[in-house]
Amino acid sequence: MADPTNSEIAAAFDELGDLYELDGAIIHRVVAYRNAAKVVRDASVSVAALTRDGRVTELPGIGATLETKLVALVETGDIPQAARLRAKFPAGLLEMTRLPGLGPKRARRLYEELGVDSLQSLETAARQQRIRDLKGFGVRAEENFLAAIARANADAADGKTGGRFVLDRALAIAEPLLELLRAHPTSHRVELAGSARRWADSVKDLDIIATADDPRALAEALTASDLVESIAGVGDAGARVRTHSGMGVDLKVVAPDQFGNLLQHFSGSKEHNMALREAAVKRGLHVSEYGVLDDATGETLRCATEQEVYAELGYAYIEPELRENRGELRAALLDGGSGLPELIREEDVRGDLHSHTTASDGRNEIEEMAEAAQALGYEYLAITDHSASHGFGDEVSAEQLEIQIERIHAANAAFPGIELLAGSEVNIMPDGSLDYPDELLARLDWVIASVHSSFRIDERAMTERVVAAIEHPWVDAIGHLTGRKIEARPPYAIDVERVIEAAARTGTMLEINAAPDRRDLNDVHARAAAQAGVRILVNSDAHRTRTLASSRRYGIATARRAWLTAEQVANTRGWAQFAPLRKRAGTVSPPG
DNA sequence: GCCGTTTTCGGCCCGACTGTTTTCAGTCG
Repeated sequence: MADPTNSEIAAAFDELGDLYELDGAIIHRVVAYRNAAKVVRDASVSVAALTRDGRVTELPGIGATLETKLVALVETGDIPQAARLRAKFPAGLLEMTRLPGLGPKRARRLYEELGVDSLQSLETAARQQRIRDLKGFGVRAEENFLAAIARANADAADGKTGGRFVLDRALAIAEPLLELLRAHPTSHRVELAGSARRWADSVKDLDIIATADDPRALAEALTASDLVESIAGVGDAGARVRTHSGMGVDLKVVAPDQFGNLLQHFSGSKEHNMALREAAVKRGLHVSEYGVLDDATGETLRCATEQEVYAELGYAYIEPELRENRGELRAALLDGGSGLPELIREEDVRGDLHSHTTASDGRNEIEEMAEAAQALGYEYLAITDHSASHGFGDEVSAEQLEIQIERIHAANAAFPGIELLAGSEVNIMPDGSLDYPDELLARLDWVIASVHSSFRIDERAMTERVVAAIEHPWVDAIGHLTGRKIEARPPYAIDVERVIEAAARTGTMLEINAAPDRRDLNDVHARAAAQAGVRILVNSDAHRTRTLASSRRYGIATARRAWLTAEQVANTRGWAQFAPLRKRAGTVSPPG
């Protein structure tokens, strides 16, 4: 049997946590499963393989008991306790607990006292007014259940999954709103909070924290924006609105001396804040959005800035991108610790190694892309159109590539300020071969290889396919390794750990594709790759001049979430330093 | 069920909101 993937293991832990919760287990046990699910989901290595090696308890949050369950899952495909509890509680019960406002305690009572075991029977019971007679339930409960079921059905009919927005769409809403609020005469400080501030892949809604002389006036300014479709509430504390694109926006106007506490609290992540607070409690300090309560003095310290919040708790300032409880608290301890990295910034980027032109599916000519790159101050730009098997009418035959090489070299001569690399984004075929002859690949200045077809082959085959490309002497880098499209398409099955090992061994670079719906490598993989010594690239994959600039910040955000410094990203180097890092630079050219 | 610069046992973040309550449990973020 094939090993379960990390996401399958995580799903099994989440399910078991839910089942234990229904079964009435103490909440800390349930939380332990949910925490373990998250650790597994974020792990950069195969948890099944770690389990086989007897090393899985090295992961934080996995102890002896969970190890036993993992062994069962890996060896038999299921966890016995989960099978037992599934027999005890109908599947519909878990579905019921996903309704907002209905949790495990009350779902279980509905099941035991009324026999309600699905959304359908819940709806029926509510309509028949049988729920209101239960102790602790009332008429309102029936109304709320019916409304929640109706909303869930409507969302399902609309094809809404989680209602999450890819970050670029979210920022396209957030940025004009921030501008509007900052320009308002009554406002002083206006900051984006929440997962958008942490540059997460996607966000559910927007949180904005502000201070103002006239809070209500600022709140009303938000509600008056023409982006706003409806107003859920407005007052002295702020406003809650929904935009025409369906994005919820929550503005909180707070006292200036608590701005730091509230911004820190609402920036999250939940995991970061929980770990922060837990550590604080051990020192007699209690952190909330309103301040830091000191047991010793009984005083609550209010902080106007986040820097003060972290300093009060004994930490250096932690950049929002790092606040995921992935070791940042330990690193930020002011007394000792290894220290936080100096994170890469957008302005560190000196070149781009992945771009398209009209030769394949891009919208601009070589010269237009060169001008756009120069405008960004770049020293080099690789033109990497798709290769011979790309299809969709966007393929570039070997003969066409020969012409394209000439055109790029001619353009290079015409643009003395920038190095234009004749490159290609070569398809990695299902068998691991490339779709140009080696002699042609050898004549290029740069080759990035990517998977664009046959996504559904199994993990072993996909891994061997990509490793074969990594071992190819003319492949300088691998593009968008996992093929994911955020909120649209899951990554394909591939053993990233083995890919990283092969890339480190051969000196092949791995790309963080900066397209906002890709960001692939993701943060966890990029961090693991850099730690293994792999050189990382942040590439736009631009298909037009505009995205050469506009995508970059999403790639940099992923690099920062991966704890990367400028040093660890190869294209922060000038051309003279970058050129010899290409794999081909150290390779003897084959004859011919 | 995990974990250890007060612990190998006894802790395990903090507050808001809701609906059903006469002081709180459940749920959520």
